[in-house]
Amino acid sequence: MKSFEEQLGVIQRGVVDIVTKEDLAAKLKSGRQLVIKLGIDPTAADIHLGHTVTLNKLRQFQDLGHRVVLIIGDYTAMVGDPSGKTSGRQPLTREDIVKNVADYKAQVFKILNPDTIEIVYNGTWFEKLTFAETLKLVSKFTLAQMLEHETFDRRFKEGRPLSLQEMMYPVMQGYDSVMIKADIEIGGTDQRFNVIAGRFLQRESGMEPQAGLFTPILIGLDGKNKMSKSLGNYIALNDKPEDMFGKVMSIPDGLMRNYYELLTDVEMGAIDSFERSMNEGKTNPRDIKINLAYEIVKKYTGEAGAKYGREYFEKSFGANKEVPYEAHLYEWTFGNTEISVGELLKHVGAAASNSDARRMVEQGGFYINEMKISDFKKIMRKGDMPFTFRAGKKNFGTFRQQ
RNA sequence: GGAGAGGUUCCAGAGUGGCCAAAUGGGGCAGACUGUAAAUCUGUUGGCUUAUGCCUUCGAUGGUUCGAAUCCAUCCCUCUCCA
Repeated sequence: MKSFEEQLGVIQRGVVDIVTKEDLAAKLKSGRQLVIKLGIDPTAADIHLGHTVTLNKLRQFQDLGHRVVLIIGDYTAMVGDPSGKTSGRQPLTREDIVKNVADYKAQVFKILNPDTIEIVYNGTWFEKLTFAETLKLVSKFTLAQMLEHETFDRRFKEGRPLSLQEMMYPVMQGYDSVMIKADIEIGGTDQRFNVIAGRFLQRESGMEPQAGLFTPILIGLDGKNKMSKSLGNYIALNDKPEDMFGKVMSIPDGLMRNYYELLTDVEMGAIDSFERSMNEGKTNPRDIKINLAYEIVKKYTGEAGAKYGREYFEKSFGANKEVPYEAHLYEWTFGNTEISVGELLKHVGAAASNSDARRMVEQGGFYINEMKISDFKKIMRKGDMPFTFRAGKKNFGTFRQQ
C-alpha cells in the first residue's frame, strides 16, 4: 500500500469537499484496507461522463488497494429523486432492475476493475426491516434536520410539494453505510446531505463515522447545466467514437480544464502547462481541445476509436473540411420510388415533422449533392441514388443501393 | 375538516367571451460570423401534400353561448393559512 501522502494526492484530485479532512486522514493513516462506498440508482442504465467522475475516483481507490463496494439502490429507487421535480417513482420490477444492472455493469467496467469490486443490493437489508424497526430508524431524525437539506428547505419555503417518502432517501442511504460499515463514501456534491446522514447514523450505531468525499457535478456540453440525459447535454459511454469526439469539441473553452481534471488521467502538471500555453497565445485552444477529446475517447473506445474520432472530426471540420457523407449510409427503404425531401428528412431523423422539415429547407439548411435545396416539395427518386444529403450541421449521409 | 390561491404551448410566464395556435423571456432548430468554442446578429419554434384552409392544444369531464384558455357545474392535482 502506498504512503499516506501519495494516497492523499491521488484521492484529492478533482475533489471539491471532504467531510471531514481529519476523519479521512485518520482512516488513511490507520493503514488498514478501507471500505469505500458508492451508491447507484438502478433506474437509468445509460451512463454518461457525468457519472464517471465518481467512478474514476472509485477506480483510484481500487488501484490503491482498498475494498470498493458498489451499492445498487433497488429499494431507494422506489423513493424517487429528492432533487427532482417528479416525486414518487414507479417501483421497478425485479426484471427491470436485473436488466438495468447488467447494462450498468457492462458500462462501468470500462472504468472499474471487475475483479475486485463488490456489488450489493440494498434490498438485502431493507426487505427484512419490520415496521417497528423502520420507525426506530426514522425516529432518529427530526424535521429540522431534514430541512437542513437545501433542496428540501427550498421546496418547503417555496411552497412546492414535498412528500414524506422523499425524506426516506437520505435515511436509507445512511443506513446503507451502517450496514456495510463504510469508511468513505463517494458522491457528487448533491449527495452531501445523504452522506452526512450516513455519518450521523453510523455514530448513532456506535460506529466510527465514514468520511465523505465529494466530487463536483460535471457541467454538460452547454457549459451551464449539469450533464444529464434529459437536458441532452451529455456524452454517453456508449456513444460512437466520432460522436463522442465531436461532442467534446463543442464544449465551451472554459470547461476544458474541468474536463481534463475530472475525466482524464492526464497529470495535473501537464494540464497546467496546457492552460499556460493557451493563455499566452502559444497554442490554439482548439488543439488543446482536440487533445482532450482524444484522451476521453481513448478511455472508452481505445486508441483506435480515438484516432478514428479525430480523423473524422478533422475531415469534417478541419481546414480543408469535407462532410464525411460516407459515415452514415442509408438504403432506399421507402415503399415508394418517389419521396419528398420532407419525408427524407424525417426518415433520417433530422426533422420531427413535415413542418419542421419545411422550416429547415426554407431556411437554407438542406443540401442534396452539395446543392442547396430550397424547394420543400422537391421529389427524390429511387433512381437518383446514389446521392448525399446534409441538413444543418449535424445531419448528413449518403443514400445508396447496398 | 374549514377558508383561500392556483393548474396555459419544451420551461418560465401573460392572457379573464371573438382581434388566441395564444404576448414576452429562456431553451431548441436554421442561417451569418467562427476554432462544430464563447459572444453577437437574423430567421424560426403544435400538426396537416402551404392553405385569407383544416385539425389538435390552455388539469379532466360535462354544460352555457353563434363563438370558451377565458363563464358555469362536477371531479382530479398542488400550495397557503386555520383546526
